Amino acid sequence: MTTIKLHNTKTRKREVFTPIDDQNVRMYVCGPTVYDRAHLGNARPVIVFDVLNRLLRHVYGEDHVTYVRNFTDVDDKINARAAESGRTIGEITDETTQWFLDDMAAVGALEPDHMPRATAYIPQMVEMIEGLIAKSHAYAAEGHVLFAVESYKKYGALSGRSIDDMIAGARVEVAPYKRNPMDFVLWKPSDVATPGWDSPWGRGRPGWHIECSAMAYELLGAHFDIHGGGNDLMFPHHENEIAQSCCAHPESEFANVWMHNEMLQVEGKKMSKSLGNFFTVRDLLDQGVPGEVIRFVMLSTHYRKPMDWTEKKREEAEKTLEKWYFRLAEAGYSSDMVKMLIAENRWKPAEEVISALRDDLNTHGAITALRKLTSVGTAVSISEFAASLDFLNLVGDWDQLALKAGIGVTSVGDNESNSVIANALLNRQQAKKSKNFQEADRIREMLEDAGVKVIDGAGGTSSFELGSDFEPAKLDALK
RNA sequence: GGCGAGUUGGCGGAGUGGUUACGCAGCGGAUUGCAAAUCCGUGUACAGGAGUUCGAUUCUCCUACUCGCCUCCA
Repeated sequence: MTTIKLHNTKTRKREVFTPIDDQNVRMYVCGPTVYDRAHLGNARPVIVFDVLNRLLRHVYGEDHVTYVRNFTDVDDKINARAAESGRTIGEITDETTQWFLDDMAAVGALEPDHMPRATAYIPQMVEMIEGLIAKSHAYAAEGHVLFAVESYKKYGALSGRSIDDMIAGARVEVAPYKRNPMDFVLWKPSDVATPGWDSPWGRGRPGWHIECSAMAYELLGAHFDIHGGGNDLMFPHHENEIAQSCCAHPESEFANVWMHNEMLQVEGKKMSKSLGNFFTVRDLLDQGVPGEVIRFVMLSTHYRKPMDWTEKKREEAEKTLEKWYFRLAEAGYSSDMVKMLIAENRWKPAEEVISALRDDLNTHGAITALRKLTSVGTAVSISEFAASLDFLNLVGDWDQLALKAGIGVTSVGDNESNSVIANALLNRQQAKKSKNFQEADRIREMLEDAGVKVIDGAGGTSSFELGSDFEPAKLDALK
């Protein structure tokens, strides 16, 4: 039996993963609050758990995994954004949700099976809150409903804190209606200008945390396998989710395995607006950084280590992928060929790649395995290599391999540039033939200045590649 | 103050109780009119101290440093 090992935050150990029901492996990952473009850090958990999703499907079967990732579309940040922009909340959340889906698709993430929106689950949240009050785990006070942390003795177990410790360091909101300073809000009142729903406690809106508990329960049940998210959510978000869910459904244990990815940094520093190193996934894409490059860089660091996004890593990732695409292009890969190999049941990722991933999602190990496959270069390993790249979804378009490798102008579609370049190469070949190397080099330099790389092959032939810095206007000098 | 993660060769970054990845850069060589690309070769590093052990970079403890969370930022 193929085993997967995962590091469980709850036990702080790497454990053999055993599904509750191997016919339906269930995973919940905390999704974004939709009020703005996803920044690069938002992409990390999406990519990490996308790989886990793919691995689970590979091991347990495509139809035996249920992956849920929510959209939190009720939140005071959204309200603030609406107030300052004069737009409606619906406009903002709809637009941002679509942005998120587009950007995450660009970095190669499959859509989860369910992507519930919090506002569609308000009745379920109210019901859960009522249940918590009935069981004396929560209390209503001044239009608010609060969760009583002292009513759940395991509160703090996930993040390794005790209630007393936390109060000692107290940076919690002190409110007169709280019985304990750590008590957190399940429901809060809304004024006329703020979105609200009728409830037993008056018109109001849910607090943070409860939406995940309610949606996870609705879609995955009281007890499921994996719950994931960034480690900044460990406390208080996940701690509070556990408290709510376990108290609302005391017969269950909520999630068996908790997984947290480490944070992202940029050039060694925390990404922040004040440091000026803050950017979104869309910013990178717009700068011409391909989604596969972003994905590759993300996968090159283990998810439980801080991931440092640097210009150098971006460049190295680009180079490596170009090399790989070149190999695939050389071997004649295309979407038709992939279809054929799938039909012939010859589309299998390499065992070394899968076994690296089975070991707590060692994506870096998987990349190392890929490198080894390319260096061997036999017919067998190239197909395994290709299938492995596909498994990790590091190839965006199988019909654009040559182009992505920086070769093959023909697919760029600018015939005028092509003919100018071809003419220049012809002139250069003649210069080479007559031993006029000075002229030959001059032509090459001009081409390279325009972002066209010239490659001399055997037998006096020349080919060329268009670099990312290709500027057609500079070709005019060659006409 | 509390909690957690980490500290590996020039850089990035895995991993392991003994055989010491991999990538980039560097160096040497092959090839090439020159480049580029490619190929071959080349690097005993695991923060400091103590302990466990036949043996620790890998286990335990201590120290130093870095980073993150505790401010509804993944």
